[in-house]
Amino acid sequence: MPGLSEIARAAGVSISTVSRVLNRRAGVNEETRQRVLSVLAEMPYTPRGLGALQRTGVIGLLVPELSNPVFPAFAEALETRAARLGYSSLLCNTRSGAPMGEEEYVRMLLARGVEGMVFVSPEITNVEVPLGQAPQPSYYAKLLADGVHMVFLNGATPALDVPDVTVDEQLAGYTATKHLIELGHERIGFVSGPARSLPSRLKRAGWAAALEEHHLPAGSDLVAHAPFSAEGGGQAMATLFETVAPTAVICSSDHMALGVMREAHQRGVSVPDELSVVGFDDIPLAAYSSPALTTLAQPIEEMATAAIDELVLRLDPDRRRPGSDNYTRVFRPRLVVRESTAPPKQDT
Amino acid sequence: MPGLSEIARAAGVSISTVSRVLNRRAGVNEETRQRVLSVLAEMPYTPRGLGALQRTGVIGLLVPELSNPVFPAFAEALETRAARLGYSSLLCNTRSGAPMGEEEYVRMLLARGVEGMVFVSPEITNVEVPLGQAPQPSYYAKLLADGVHMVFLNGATPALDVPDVTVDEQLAGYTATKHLIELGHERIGFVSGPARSLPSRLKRAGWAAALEEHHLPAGSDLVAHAPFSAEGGGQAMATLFETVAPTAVICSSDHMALGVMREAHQRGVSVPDELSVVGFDDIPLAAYSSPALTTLAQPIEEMATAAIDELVLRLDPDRRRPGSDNYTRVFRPRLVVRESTAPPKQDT
DNA sequence: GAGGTTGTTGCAAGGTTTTGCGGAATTGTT
DNA sequence: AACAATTCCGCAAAACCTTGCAACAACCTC
Repeated sequence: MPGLSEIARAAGVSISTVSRVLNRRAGVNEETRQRVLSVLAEMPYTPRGLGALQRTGVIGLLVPELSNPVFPAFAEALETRAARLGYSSLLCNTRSGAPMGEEEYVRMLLARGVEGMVFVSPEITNVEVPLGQAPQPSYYAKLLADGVHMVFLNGATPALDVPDVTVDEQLAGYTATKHLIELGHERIGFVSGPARSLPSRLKRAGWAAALEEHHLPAGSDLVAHAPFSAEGGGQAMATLFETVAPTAVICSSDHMALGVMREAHQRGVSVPDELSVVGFDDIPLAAYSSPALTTLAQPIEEMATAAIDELVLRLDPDRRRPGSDNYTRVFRPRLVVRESTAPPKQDT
Repeated sequence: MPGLSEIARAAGVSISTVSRVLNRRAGVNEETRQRVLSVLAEMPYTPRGLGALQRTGVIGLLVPELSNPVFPAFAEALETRAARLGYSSLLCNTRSGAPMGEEEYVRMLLARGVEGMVFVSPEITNVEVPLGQAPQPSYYAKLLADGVHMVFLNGATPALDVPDVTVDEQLAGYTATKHLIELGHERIGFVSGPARSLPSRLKRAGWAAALEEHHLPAGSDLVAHAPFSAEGGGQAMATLFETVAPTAVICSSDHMALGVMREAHQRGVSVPDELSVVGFDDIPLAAYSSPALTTLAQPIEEMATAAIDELVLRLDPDRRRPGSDNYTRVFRPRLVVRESTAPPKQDT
């Protein structure tokens, strides 16, 4: 919407100068250049050629990382659905290199003429982002005000009027724990992601609810926090082994669960005989570990489809339906029992 | 360089019509639209606003798929290195949806103002692409002629003057096979990717060379082709079990190797006691399977660094060094021995 | 078969961005 | 302190893209 003139006025220079800065032509003082650039960062400018070219048929997909295979799996499902609807996708790894945060990536995408975007497990999910690099709560709000179309996948926030698609994390935690309780376990640990991660908190709530329902302990000594990674899972499990030695654990992700199983293997603890493990996500490789991982499946395809469909609905003025904002869809996780869970050995 | 008017003249329509096509406005006949689009494909048009904005600081990364974890791993390494040099990356999954091939993706990226790109295992690697959707050999040549900066990663072709970074696939096949021979195996199979894949062919050559060196059989009955996936690996292994029943196999990728191990597990064949398995790539999860996978590591970080550095060198006129085209770097794969290989049981 | 309707295209006006040029400000030199 | 050189910026003209409008053609309807 804003043209060069807006930028120029805000920066206190002439249109010509802004144009020169944008085209990296010589003859602009460094100080002036910086001033213009900072204004440019505030009010995202897309060159008219592209800005007016509204229907680029390109959407952005923002994922927090690529090492946990859920994210590639989500990305692929999202891309496939988008392609079917005639959109091509640009994938961005928001934690790729330290220097570039989610926010800058979004600005870049906007400048590249992206029509809308899907945030997978966005920053906003982190209850307290470390100080300094915190995207202000206003950041997404600003985007929203700018008329950027977006959808959250597994990272809703009630404060914002953005459509979102999620799994019921709490139900997932509850179901996993219940499964273990029914097998006869009584000391059930939780290998959790970082404490600031909202999904991990929700899972913990479900875990605690199931345990309390059966009058089993749900103290914080049964919970070990670690980064989301296989290594993290291994470390957290190491802690639990040393302290409470649970007979079963649930994990924040399959990726962490793999680390847990490796740690058990290295300690000579047999899975599932001596330790039952439940993962989350049902990544494609979960069936290929040995023992094959019992896990709670996110319906990745369905969720991806729902997210893309909702986004496209908002993109395409023809298909836009009347005032159905505040769209939220919650999917139920599905328990997939494989080989990594079994009743506890009775010699406990 | 060419403006709308050029395109219009070439397509035999007015400027207005071209503008309408570009903006996907209604009111253009489908036939006319196609004509304009085909002209547009010939002379890639970048809207003035972006074409002039030459230094966008964005590069494109094209990977063939995301389900095999090597590709996310490469993508992450490439992104990290690019970010360190001040470039942000756009990742594209070229097989995401059927409708969009590698070529269209490249055009799209170019139109989005990408400065250069890295092709990971590009289409060109396929010796004979299925008829019809074949990117003409001239396709990359055309890009090259248009002055697009690119680098091939694991997919060189001597016909083109494009820098490339690869692992020595043949050496990988040789080393893996040699390792198994030294353990005492004599009937060594090869679970290969599709026959048209050049890397698989090279690995096979290395495999055959090692076997022949020790006067061991290397017939085509020991080779089973299947798609690059865990399922594919399982199927290929099933075939081998039924026919030659090897005591060891090497695989085209770790991903396939996981499928092989699963198939063995399901048949009650113990790895490594009754079947030794060697993978390729050393994906991050290779250490987390059980038994942990013996594999040939691609030095992913180093290769990614080399590829990005070479690309950036060509992008940045200041750093460009004199006439050092035809750059090629070959990395040696590294044997990582874990738990999936052992001497054959002597009851054979 | 005439008139109306719908769809497609070019023209020209209007708005936005680029760029050549001149003037002002700053710096260095004598 | 004055002059010259350089750098930097705004003005205005030119180039470019978008869009309303009208013309034309094809098709349908009566």
